[in-house]
Amino acid sequence: MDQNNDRTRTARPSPLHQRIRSDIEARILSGEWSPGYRIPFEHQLMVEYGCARMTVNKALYSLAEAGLIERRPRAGSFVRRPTVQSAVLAIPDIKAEILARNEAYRYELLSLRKRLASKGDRDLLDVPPAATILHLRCRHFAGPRPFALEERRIVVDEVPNIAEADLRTEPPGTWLLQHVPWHSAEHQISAVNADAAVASLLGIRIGTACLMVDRRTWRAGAAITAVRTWFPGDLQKLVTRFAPSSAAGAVSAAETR
Amino acid sequence: MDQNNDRTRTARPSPLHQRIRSDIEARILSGEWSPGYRIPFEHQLMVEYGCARMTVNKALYSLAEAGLIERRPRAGSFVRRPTVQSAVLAIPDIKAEILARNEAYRYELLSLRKRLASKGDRDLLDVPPAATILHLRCRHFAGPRPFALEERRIVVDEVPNIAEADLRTEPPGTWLLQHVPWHSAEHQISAVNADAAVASLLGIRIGTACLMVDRRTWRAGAAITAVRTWFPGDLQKLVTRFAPSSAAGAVSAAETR
DNA sequence: GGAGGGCAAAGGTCTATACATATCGTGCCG
DNA sequence: CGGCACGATATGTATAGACCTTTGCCCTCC
Repeated sequence: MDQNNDRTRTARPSPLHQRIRSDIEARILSGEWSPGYRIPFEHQLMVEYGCARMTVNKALYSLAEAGLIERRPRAGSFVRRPTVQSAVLAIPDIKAEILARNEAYRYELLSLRKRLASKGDRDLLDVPPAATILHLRCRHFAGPRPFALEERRIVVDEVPNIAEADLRTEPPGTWLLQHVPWHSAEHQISAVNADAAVASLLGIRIGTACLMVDRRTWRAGAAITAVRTWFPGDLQKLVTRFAPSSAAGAVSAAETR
Repeated sequence: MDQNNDRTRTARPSPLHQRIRSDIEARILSGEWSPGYRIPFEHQLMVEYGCARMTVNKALYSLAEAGLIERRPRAGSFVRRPTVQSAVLAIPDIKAEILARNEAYRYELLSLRKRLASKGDRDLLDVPPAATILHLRCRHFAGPRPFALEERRIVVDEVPNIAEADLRTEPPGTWLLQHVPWHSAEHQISAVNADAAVASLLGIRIGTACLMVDRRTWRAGAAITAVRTWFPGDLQKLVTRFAPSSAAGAVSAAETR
């Protein structure tokens, strides 16, 4: 019909399946098609856009993956009701983050011990008693100010070549991110008052609110590392933007301890 | 070849493109194929699985969307290096969340005003001076204890039928979630010390660390509502699990104020 | 009037094919 | 010897058709 259908001519006509997808998405997001609305059948859309069913299918499949619609054989595709406010949260490597802000980064190792897994380690990381744990604490500075305090346990058996890392000069998170390729993680974010030790190390007053992030990381089912990080509350904000187009269905939950 | 290829016989043979996808994903996650590795060409996989290229393409397209691989014409598909620790965070409706934990939920409206947008409102919500704002504060109780304190602005012009909601008995978040179908949002999570007002309303001591969540919500580019919620630090934890299979590429960032 | 069977419409998956597009090497030409 | 043009190759997108499963709903039978 229009020139967008003529792929040989226009500059970058943006894939048809993507155009279909965003057309429908726009109508859902604007509220024109509200939850429960049955969107046109694949066959109807295929006629409307003058394309093959596979193309329409790709668009709808993608919308279903994003959680905007629900597809039911024989019945059709329906606009879903949003359930929870979900958001994709990025918790980047601290070193990279500070450098990205054009601030001077400095790293300081406070303590480092290698030992057999304690009871606490086993509960936290689900490792056998014979596992070797590298336990360390360190600080990250942005310019002159302490930016974060970190306490970390690393399961040496899962990451044997950690021995090659010089943890006196290189942050363990950065090293792990670069040398342990892919993993799944669990985060817990909470607010705590700084106790004497934390306050002194972060250069803040006792009782100052801190953002505390606990992260556990697994690869192929085996725990690699557990880390607890404290940020002075006024220094760090976790920011996140969410649009249904980009994020997938959430598999998470909020809990109280 | 095997019975999985014979779709007419087996119980639920799981789509072929999905099997291909998880085969490859497993090899990436296990580290067998580490970052930079060039995975087999579509043509090779198509021979290996004895299927059409479109089927392989669907699997690889999906892996690329999830951010596990990067595809380059002529060059091939490569395992990506993970960049940031991203996580899908769910921030559910407070009422639903408390009820889901089998605790008694109670809602209390503290104040409610309707007025023209102030300078602060305009900066926050990007609305014209003539916009009408509903400004309210309320508390959420889990059992006998205050669970959260909420301060909210609603752009009445965008949600005219908010007038139908009885905000003296119904939490505005719950109402909005049910009546304003789809939207995008921005979250900021930080830790603050409770000031006198917050502490008194949450029944905690002044200075107690609180998790503060700021959320702004848009629909079709127009701001709907902005809300700031305080949780006593020991009552609320944001928990999130992340596996590369489920989450999409993050579009977020961490910032300092 | 209710229960069950069967039909057909809709999505789910896959094939075989086609052409577009991006880019890496190679080889030609200045 | 260096730079540029071109072709080979891998991905990107789309088509038209096929067959399957699922399931809403009608129609029949009890």
